[in-house]
Amino acid sequence: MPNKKYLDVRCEDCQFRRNSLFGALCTEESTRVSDAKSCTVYKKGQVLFHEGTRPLGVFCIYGGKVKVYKLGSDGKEQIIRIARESDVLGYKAMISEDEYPVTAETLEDCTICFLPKSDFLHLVTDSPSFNKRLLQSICHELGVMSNKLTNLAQKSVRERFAMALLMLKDTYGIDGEESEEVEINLTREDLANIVGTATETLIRLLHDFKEEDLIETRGRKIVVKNPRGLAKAARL
Amino acid sequence: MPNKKYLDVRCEDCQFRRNSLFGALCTEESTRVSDAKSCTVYKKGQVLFHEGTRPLGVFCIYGGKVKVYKLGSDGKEQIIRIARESDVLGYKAMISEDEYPVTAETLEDCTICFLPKSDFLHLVTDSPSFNKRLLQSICHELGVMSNKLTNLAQKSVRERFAMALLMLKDTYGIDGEESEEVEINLTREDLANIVGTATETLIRLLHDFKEEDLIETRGRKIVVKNPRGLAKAARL
DNA sequence: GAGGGGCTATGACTGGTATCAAGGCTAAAC
DNA sequence: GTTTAGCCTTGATACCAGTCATAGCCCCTC
Repeated sequence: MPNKKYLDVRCEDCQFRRNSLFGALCTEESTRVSDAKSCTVYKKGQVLFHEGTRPLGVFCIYGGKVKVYKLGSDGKEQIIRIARESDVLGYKAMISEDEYPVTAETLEDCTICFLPKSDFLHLVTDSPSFNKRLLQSICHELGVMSNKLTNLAQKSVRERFAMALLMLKDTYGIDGEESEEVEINLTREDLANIVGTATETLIRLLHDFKEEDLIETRGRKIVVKNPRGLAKAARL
Repeated sequence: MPNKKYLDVRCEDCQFRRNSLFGALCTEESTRVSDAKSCTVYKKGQVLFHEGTRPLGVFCIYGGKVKVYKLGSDGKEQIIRIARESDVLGYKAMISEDEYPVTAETLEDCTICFLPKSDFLHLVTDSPSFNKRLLQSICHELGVMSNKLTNLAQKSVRERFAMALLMLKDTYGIDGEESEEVEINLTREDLANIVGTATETLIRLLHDFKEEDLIETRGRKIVVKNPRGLAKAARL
């Protein structure tokens, strides 16, 4: 109810549109998407889609953070990314006609638009500019993945944690603005599942970084105080 | 000189075409690609493209194996994949207009076709069926990457090595044929760089797997004797 | 066939991380 | 105001895996 106003936002007026995949749409296409989409408020902890299910459409985040993770054989979550405003989720498996390889779950109350499968796919085939944007974005993402893979394989937990903090600083910061003080709001367990380590190990590193004046904690929240120091700790 | 005959193979007659990305081309498109491409024999250890350089075209493997790796901050290679006959390399960075995030290097003498950038990009924009095939392939690949990431983060070296052996069995086997006895021909160091571990550790595991009758070694070559046992060791 | 270089193998040692076990804090519920 | 549940934190311990050092092996060259 308090968020009801969001439900009326149309893509054409959406402040995030040009940053998102849908930035490549012309006015007419944007209007059609807007007519086809629906917008919903999700509670913290709700699942947008489940690993192993078939895609029915795509999700575009208007407000809030979403964790995208994969379950390992022993049930442990490996967080692949933290998605934020303007991010579009759930289209890759749709295009490749696979089951979802990952699960998407809200980390806080979220406002998220849903565009049905057929509308999205028509966009892919009928809008050359959208098609190009999509292709470029995905290809770029694959390069980023090679990087992540290499870091995970070769860097220590400490280094990976430093990297994760820098990444999260961006995710939790306001787009475009630098210097702003950013509070990262995640459970220790989620943090550990990003870095790929045990919760206890992560907490000990948190302690170390605090002593080294790289970060500051406010309750569960973490503030990056010294990004350059973190970059050094990550050997970047 | 002994391989000269390959140089004359045209895409239309290439036995790998329908398996490759180019399988989506119609006869006329295929002919145009064939006219534009050139075919070269590479010696073992030659580099097709270097991390950090700009793509000039795409490579399509007609014969031989190619390792695709990324260098970590301390210079250690992380092997992202082993490419084989019918695989197409080097197009993703081209599409996303990035520098190559990885290096591609032949593992043995190879026969490889090269298609210049502009010809490939025209295909992407002008052939809807090719465009679709490409998009699907890349989207699928990203799902596979999430999987790799999770395994790397959560599985032990022993489990990862078992998985790598199963994967390599496919890469070194003949497409479609099962049961065939497959020899994996890689240095211990390359194996370690696939698994993400130290060479010594890998050799010790090799020893263990041999004792457990999961594999057999012939000189440097490795033969998978018991795939189901390996799958169990990998907790798949 | 002697030498050398690169790859393979093994042993000893170390250290980074995971695991197990308590205990503490916070915030919401009763 | 007490209780409870869910996180967070800390300590002790074990072990997996990396590093260093050394030696064997194979193949190629001279």
